[in-house]
Amino acid sequence: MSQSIRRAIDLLRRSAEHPLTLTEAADVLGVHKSTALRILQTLESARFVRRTGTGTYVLGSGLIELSELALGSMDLRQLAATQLRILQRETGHTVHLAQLTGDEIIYIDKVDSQAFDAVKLPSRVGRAVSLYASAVGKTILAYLPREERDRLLSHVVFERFTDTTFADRDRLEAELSRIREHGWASDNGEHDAYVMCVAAPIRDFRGHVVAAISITAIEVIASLDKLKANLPTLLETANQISAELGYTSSAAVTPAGRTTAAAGTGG
Amino acid sequence: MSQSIRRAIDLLRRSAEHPLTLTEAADVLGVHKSTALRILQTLESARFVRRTGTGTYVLGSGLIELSELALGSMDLRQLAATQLRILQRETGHTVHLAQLTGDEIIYIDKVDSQAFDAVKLPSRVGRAVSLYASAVGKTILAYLPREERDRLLSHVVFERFTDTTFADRDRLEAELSRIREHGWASDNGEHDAYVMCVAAPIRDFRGHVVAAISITAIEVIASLDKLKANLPTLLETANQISAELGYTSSAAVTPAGRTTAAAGTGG
DNA sequence: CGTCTACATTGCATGATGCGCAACGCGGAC
DNA sequence: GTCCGCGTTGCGCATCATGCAATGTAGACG
Repeated sequence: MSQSIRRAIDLLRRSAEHPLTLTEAADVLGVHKSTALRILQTLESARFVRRTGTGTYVLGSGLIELSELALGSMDLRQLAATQLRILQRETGHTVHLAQLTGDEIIYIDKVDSQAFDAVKLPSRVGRAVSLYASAVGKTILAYLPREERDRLLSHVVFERFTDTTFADRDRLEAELSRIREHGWASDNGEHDAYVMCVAAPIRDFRGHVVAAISITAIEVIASLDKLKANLPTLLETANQISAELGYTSSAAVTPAGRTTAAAGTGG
Repeated sequence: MSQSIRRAIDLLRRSAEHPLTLTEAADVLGVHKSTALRILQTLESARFVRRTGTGTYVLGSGLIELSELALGSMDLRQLAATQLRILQRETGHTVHLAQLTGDEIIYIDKVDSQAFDAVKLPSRVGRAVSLYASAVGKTILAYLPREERDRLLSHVVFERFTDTTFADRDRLEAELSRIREHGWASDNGEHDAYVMCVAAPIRDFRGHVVAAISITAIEVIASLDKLKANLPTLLETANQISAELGYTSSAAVTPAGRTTAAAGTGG
């Protein structure tokens, strides 16, 4: 593990939070100022950080560009963008799109509500979602093959964030089978007591659930019951996005009956 | 300039373009595989890259999260977000917001048109805009103080991208004064022959132009004249955003007459 | 107006750190 | 079953990043 790279990353993290002076940067790393300077100069040459007029360092456009490139290559995001925005307009609430990538589920898009609650939501594009204490997380978990779910949850230490958190594996599994019965999930303030969600799964052409969309509001704006009133719209949107991914409803019920793709893994 | 950090950045750039295998990574840097491995492992531990199922490396969520954090802290983006989306809906074309940050002008937001041309546009959030061959770039340049403009253009080597490019300083200055007269700028395929834009300036509370918005289309969708038909809407949106930044029209015409802020730099 | 302090920057000698090498492990192809 | 390409590990060496001390710079204060 390269020391200087790790230090560079630390500085990026810090400078994302607030502008860093050189002395601060050196203190944060516990190194000499000249060392911090050299790291920052290297980052600056790649436009990963930028010097402000006052001499402090902030995140630069090079990093932002890189990130947009990565997000842009996520097909699902492109494909769902319009639908998400329509859903936001129709429901009036904040809309999220979360995707399973590797060992984690991350938000890959977010359409803010015009209401004042938008800023209060802790979600952010690129951030990992709690697997077991969020509507999108539970939705994706619910439809994953058992072994895959085991793999994702193996590293997880359950934590009871609020009264309603499903904070152990058994209770979570019960919730997940309930989700499979209904075809949607809710989040009754399970991570943050005042944040309510309902979510629905997105399926790819094989019928596998690869993502989920949700609508979210803080409780003072809309109770969970009020959000549930939007379920038909939410489910319809999810189905439309699934359809664009090549999903046909027949694929789910009778996976063996697919015309193309031999496969058979599902058997 | 730290060698390993520079190498790490190179790998990030490459992995943003397409998934990297370890051997590729080593070849790209011209180093031994073990060296490349160590760098990638360090990046992976910060979730800047992620290993796919096939063992290749792609950009990770850690980087995306950082970038969103930086973008989120840009007040202007927050403030203008709603207006931009309304403008997109009303005009039907792709809308950009570009801001002067440091020595460059970068796109800080983009609202894609629903039309099929969206994907063909080369613009991307975080990317630097050509100063002299784009409507937003020229708009901001036009209203910058002379010395500031000199500073920005001092590093620039003019290049004639297309027939219509203003490819030397004199012709550019003439164009800029035309922009100041009209109060808006156009881009008649000056960077990419088939891309048309019109742009308008955004002013802060002091009356300084700090950003610009534009509407864009490829020529087969809308000619430059058709875009110009949207100028009233564009200018109105720009003014509304300026107003949210605290700009009052009196500030521009009689900068000395401001009630607050002693200043006097303009005198 | 001069001094002081706090901060950024440069050059250089030192050794910790990142490096290439070679050996090993592994899985897929033929 | 053997071969080949790829990823991984351990290790000794030299390089490259480091800390130090000196210098430069700008604002604060008397």
